[in-house]
Amino acid sequence: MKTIQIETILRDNKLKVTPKRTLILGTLVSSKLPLSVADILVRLPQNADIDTVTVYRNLEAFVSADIVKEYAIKKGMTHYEYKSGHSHHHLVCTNCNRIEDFTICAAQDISKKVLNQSKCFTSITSHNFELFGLCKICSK
Amino acid sequence: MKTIQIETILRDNKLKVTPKRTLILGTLVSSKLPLSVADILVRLPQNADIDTVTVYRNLEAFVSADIVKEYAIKKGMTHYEYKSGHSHHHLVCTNCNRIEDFTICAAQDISKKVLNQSKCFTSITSHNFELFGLCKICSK
DNA sequence: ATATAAATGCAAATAATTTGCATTCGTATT
DNA sequence: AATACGAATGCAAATTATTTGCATTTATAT
Repeated sequence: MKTIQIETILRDNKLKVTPKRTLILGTLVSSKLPLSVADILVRLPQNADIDTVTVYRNLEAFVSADIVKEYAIKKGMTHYEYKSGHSHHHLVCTNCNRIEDFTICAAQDISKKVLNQSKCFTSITSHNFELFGLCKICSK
Repeated sequence: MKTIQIETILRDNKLKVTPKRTLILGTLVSSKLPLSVADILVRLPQNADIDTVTVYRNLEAFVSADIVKEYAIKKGMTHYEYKSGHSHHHLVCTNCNRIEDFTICAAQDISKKVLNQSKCFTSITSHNFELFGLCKICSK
């Protein structure tokens, strides 16, 4: 995706446009998978010279602006994914952490039923759904 | 639950029976909610004198023995829950972290469909499913 | 009774993330 | 175009969760 398009996303979401912020969001937008902070640092252009703290603070800003979603896929490390139009879930290899997307989900129906039965909740606003298994390489 | 019953669980799962291990598992068994390590330490009898490391190492043993499940419910902290017979999922309040259990789940069906469509996975062995919303108290 | 492997505690090491503060930069407004 | 203000950034240090090393104690099979 072009830099200008990334800048448009930032402006549309009332986030100040800076070169580093643009690079960080660009990294997320062009990734098909959720990325950890370490992943992002590796994928940033080598001459970008962006501090780890800057990555954390920008991710926080993106999450607050609701353009990036946080996942606790792996114990002890948060992953971040750009919220593109099409919602999907993740199938994760328990051995190598490879991720494949899928779109089937029954959370809407289930949410309604659960809310009807619930004693102490008045609304359900979101859900997490992840499948775990073994990929072809790791199942050998 | 009685101490003797906890010890039976340990023996049945080929885990050495020690007083501290029994107390730690007992804390999990008697909790209706997933607990963090900090939660466990607080709930342990005040005279138990159990080191944090001991809690971590026992949780690791329980998870390996498949009698306790790990959750990444909250960013940056792992929660642990005793695997009792009835499987269930969690409805979590995004404001106060209150948890309510529910049992409806479509993961079996969905797993089959996803596996059929998958390009690079050969098996699906488990899933996570959590709903988030607001409880009565927090929605005011 | 005892040998052996596992459990425990303490201290220190890691790893992920956050905070404080000084400096720089983006942008709305002259 | 100049400028002022708040937001963005970097560096260092602090926090928090978790893990590791090693010496000592303990559970359990023989």
